[in-house]
Amino acid sequence: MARGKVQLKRIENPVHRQVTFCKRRAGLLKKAKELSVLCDADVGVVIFSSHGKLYELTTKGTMQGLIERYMKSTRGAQLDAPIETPPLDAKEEINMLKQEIETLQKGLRYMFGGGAGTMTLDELVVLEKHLEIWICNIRSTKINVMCQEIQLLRNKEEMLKAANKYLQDKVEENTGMPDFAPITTNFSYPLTIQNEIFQF
Amino acid sequence: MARGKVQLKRIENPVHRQVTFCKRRAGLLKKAKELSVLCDADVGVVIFSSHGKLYELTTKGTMQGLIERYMKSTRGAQLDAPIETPPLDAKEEINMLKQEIETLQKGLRYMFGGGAGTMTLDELVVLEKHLEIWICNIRSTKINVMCQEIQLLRNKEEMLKAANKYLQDKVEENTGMPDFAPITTNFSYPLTIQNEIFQF
DNA sequence: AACTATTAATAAAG
DNA sequence: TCTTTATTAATAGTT
Repeated sequence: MARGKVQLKRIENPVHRQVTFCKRRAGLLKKAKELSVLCDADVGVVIFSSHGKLYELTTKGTMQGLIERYMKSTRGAQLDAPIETPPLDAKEEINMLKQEIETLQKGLRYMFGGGAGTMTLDELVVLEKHLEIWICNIRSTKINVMCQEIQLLRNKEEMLKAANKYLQDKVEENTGMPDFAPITTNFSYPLTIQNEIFQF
Repeated sequence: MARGKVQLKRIENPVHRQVTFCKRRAGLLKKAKELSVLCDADVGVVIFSSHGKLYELTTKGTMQGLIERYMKSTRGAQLDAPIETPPLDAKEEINMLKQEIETLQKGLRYMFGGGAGTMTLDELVVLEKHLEIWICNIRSTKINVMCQEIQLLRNKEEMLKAANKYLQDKVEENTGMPDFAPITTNFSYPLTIQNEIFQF
């Protein structure tokens, strides 16, 4: 590509060959990365120099991961290869789960009337609004749940107070005189929240 | 490398992306072959398209052989690293993903049920957090889409202005005098947003 | 390593 | 998908 056409054969001059190797290796890896980014592809490149030095690139994840994916893709054609890497099961499960999440998210998106994958600006705006409404609903529900729990705790408190009173009376009856350190829950809790705050 | 500089980011138009994928894939494999021949190197390339289709090249022997050589070359570097405890990480990741699925499923049920309170307080809190993250992502995407659209409109404006200028010149040429009410887009739009705001 | 003349790759269009 | 064409990108040879 420069200063004269190049013959497609081994460069005999070792210095020249080494220089070209460096330049073209960089070029190849750059191209691989570009392909990956532009076209949303996963690319792996392995280069062994003539001296056996290894150069590599994977555009996503590790070379190990890519090799495993490669193995899976070619498994059908390689019946005689009994290569079964042990962590494959776990990886498979993870991928399945990720897929499921993807599906669920897609389902949610569909539910909101949004389209799949690439969403337009309008769709994004709608989805955002829906999610905001959803969050509001959740917050409201959350508050309700909290109110219920608070009410439950107050009821419990009442019951305990009653039980306490009953037991105290029993003690007085038996001893003929009031216990001088009665147990009570009638403290003034500074953090107690009034019911009214939650009524809406 | 042709008819306009290319931005190093995913091509959104699927047709365009597919065409570019074909071309650049061919280009990459060609480059790999050339590097191999010219510099006496062994090169392997694996490409998974966005649809999961596999494309591969090995310049010498089989991909299996190259992978084995790769494994041998990288084995040394893996000895000092205690193999990263793959079963533990994987299990953890699986559990996290399962949890997320649980949350999403509950969220769906919640929505379909019109907010029926089958979720616990903790679950609601988690779901709320997830939705907030989701909204953040949507807002980010929205901004990107808006930037793209703004750029598109600006380009259109430039083109129209150029066309307008050209036509106006033509009119002047023909009438021998300037049109006294030229159409122009050089209004001062009060809502015009400066580019800088969106550069991030 | 930097430069530059040239070829090669390829984006857009047909 | 193939071809053509205009333009950019890569790089061979040189310094």
